[in-house]
Amino acid sequence: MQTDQRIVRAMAELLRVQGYGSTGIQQVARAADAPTGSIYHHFRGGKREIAAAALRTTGAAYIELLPLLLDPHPDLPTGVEAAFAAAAEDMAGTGWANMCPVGTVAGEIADTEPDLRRVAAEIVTSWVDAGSRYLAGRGLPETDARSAIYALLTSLEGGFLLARAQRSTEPLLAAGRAVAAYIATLPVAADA
Amino acid sequence: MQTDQRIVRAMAELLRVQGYGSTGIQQVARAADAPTGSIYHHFRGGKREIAAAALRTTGAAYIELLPLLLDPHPDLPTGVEAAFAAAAEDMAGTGWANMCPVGTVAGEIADTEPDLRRVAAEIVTSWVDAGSRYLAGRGLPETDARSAIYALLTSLEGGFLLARAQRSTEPLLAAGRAVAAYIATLPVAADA
DNA sequence: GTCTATAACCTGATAGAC
DNA sequence: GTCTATCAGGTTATAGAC
Repeated sequence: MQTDQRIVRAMAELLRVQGYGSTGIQQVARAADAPTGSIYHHFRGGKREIAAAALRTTGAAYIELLPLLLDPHPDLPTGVEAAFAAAAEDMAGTGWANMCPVGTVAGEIADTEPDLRRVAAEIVTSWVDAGSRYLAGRGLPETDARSAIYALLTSLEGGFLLARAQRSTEPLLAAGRAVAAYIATLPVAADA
Repeated sequence: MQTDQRIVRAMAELLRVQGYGSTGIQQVARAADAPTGSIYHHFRGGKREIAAAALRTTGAAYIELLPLLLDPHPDLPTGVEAAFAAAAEDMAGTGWANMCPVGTVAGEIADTEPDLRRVAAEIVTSWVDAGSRYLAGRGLPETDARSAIYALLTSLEGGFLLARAQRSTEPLLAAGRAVAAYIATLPVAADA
């Protein structure tokens, strides 16, 4: 793999686990098997620019999971519940590492790193847009689709947070049941 | 106010805004109007111990808000929706500062600071216990009450996260509607 | 383009005078 | 108990040899 790709990947992994403030450039360099100076050759913007690239690539990758996880299920509620259960299994199986660097980082830098906050906002907006398009395609009215994807995303990020703190699958499983039940109350969705 | 209380309060405020890794002891000292050395006189455990104390005090304060916010409303669903709307208003009015240091910190230290992770887990567990007791007192069956408080907490923490990233009330408002609709599907809850 | 060495500064923590 | 001065090691970022 190319050096700059290794750097971005290492940063994404470290952001996921320990956030932005606690992640050092030298730590990224070690994890990417690159010397310190080489990092600034590839990313003149330094730490911030690497973090922005890491968030963007993982953000783009994650939204593609939504159709992959929900398409196999005949109706949305059971699909959502299964997706949350799969996320819970993944977390338990990987030592409760967070699934999403955007979630780990967003809260911590929202007031102190305006550029990164804007990147996080773009990613979330892209998730909402793509997600509500998908849900509308499965039969939800447009405004309901938008509410539903927000409900799904907030529950998922909050579920990651509590599951990680408690080292338990229960928060994610309960959140999945709740989102599924909510979507089931929306028109047409019950068998969409 | 006593010096040690000022230190804990300053730490809580900084944790809320920028998380654990980015918060320095000297920064806490400045915010608390205390010299660096004085901090280690009051808290021999240093940064970790102060952060633990800050999380515990704010965690205890937050769970007391639940009855205050929900008691005035005749049924749970409208109460929940109003509480999320109030949280959204608060965030918008305070420049999108996070409402909850536990949320900002939990994700970032879960793998790197075992002691603090355990503190966060205790706090979440106390929230779940007190919250499900309250919801059971409002008429929900016990297992439903536990699911419902998890749904509420995950949606709230995730809502804070997305609202902060997007600087928008929409994530919290949508999350509130979803949790309210979910609780309305539970037995007895519709008019509890 | 890759890598070493280092600048300038900040970190958590401590020792010890007041 | 309060505060100053400082330690050893970390930080981001850069300059310049290879």
